Amino acid sequence: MRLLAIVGPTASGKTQLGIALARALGGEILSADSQQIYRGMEIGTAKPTAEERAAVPHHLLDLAEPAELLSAGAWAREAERAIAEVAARGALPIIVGGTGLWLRALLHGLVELPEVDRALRVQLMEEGARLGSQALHTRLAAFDPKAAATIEPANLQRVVRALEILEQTGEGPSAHWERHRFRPARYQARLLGLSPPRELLYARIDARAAAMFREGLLEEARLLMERYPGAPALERAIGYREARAVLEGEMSIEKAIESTAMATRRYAKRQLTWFRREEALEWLPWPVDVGALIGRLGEEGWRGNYPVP
RNA sequence: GCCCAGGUAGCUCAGUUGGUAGAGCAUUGGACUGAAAAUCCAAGUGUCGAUGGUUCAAUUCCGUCCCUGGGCA
Repeated sequence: MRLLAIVGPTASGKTQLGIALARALGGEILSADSQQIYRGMEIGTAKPTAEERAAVPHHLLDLAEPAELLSAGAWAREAERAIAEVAARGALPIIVGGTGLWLRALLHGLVELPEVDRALRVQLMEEGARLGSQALHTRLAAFDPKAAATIEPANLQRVVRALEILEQTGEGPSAHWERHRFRPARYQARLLGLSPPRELLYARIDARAAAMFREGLLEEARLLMERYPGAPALERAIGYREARAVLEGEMSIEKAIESTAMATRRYAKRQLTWFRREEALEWLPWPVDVGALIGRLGEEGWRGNYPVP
C-alpha cells in the first residue's frame, strides 16, 4: 500500500504542507503525534484547527483522554486501520507527524509483545526509586546481558521496560529484538522531511510559544487540570506543564513562555536527531516549493482517486 | 560623597591558604522496539571588571579606578 509521510521537527510547517498536498493530490491526513491524540489539548499541541480539519479529513486526532495512556503499539494498530479505511476510499494516505517512535512502529512494526502491564510498571518504577536505576540494571544484566549493554544504567525508564518484557514473556528483550530488527517495511512509503534552518526554526518556536499563551493555553490547561487531575499527559506535555506551574503560582507567565520555548527547542533538536537517522527520508530543500513538489509527486503517481480541486 | 556587599562560562553561582579554574542550567552532537513533547549519554566554552604594585609566579595579596546592588548622607 502506498502512502506519503511528512515528518520533521515541531513548528517546521508539517500541518500546512500536509493540507496543501492532501488537497492537490486527493489525500487524507493521518496524524502521527503522541500529544495531539489527546482530546481537549488543542492550543498547546498546535493541533490542526477546525478550519484545517474541515478543509481536509484528519484522522488519529482525539483518540484518548488526557488521563489515558496510549502505547505506541496500540496507536500503530489504530493507524493501520485508519490507513486501510482511507485507502479503501481511494484517497492517498498522508501521515503527518513528528513522533519518531510512532512512525517507526507504523512503518516497520514493533516486536510482538503483550500490552503494557501498568501495575508491573508501577511496581518496577517504585523499586527503581528505592534501589536506584543501577540496581535494576544489574538485575537485567544477570538475565539479559546483551540488552543491558545497550541500555544506560541511569536510564530507569528503559531499564524498567526491559524488565517488564522479561517478566511478561519470560524472555529477555534482546531475544525479541534480534528476531525482529524492524526488517519489513510494511508500506510503500514516501518519506518527506521538513527542516527549516535552525535559526528560523527556533524563531518560529519562540513565536509559537508566546502565541499559545496569548491564545489561551492557561485557560485550556486550567479546565483540563480540573477535569483530569493528575493526568500524565498534562504533566508531561510541553506547554501544559509550564501552564500548570503558572496556575499553581510557581512561575510567572513570562518565565513560562520562555521555558516552553526552551523545552520545545530541545525537543525539536531530538526530533531532528531521530529523523536524520532515517535513510529513506528525503529532506526537502528550504523554503519548500510546494507547487513543484505537488507536480513531482503527481507525476510519480502519488495521488488518490479524488478529483483534484 | 561615605560605608558595606559583589563583579569568574550565554545565565545563576562555587572555587583557588598564590602555580592561569568548576558545577547546574542553556547550547551542540548522539542514543532510542508500547511513557517518546518521555527518558538517557557525551562534548565545547573563559582577556576570573580594568590598571599599577609585591612575587620566580597574581584570577587569588595590596593600591587606584570603573560598574552593579544595598545602606548612610
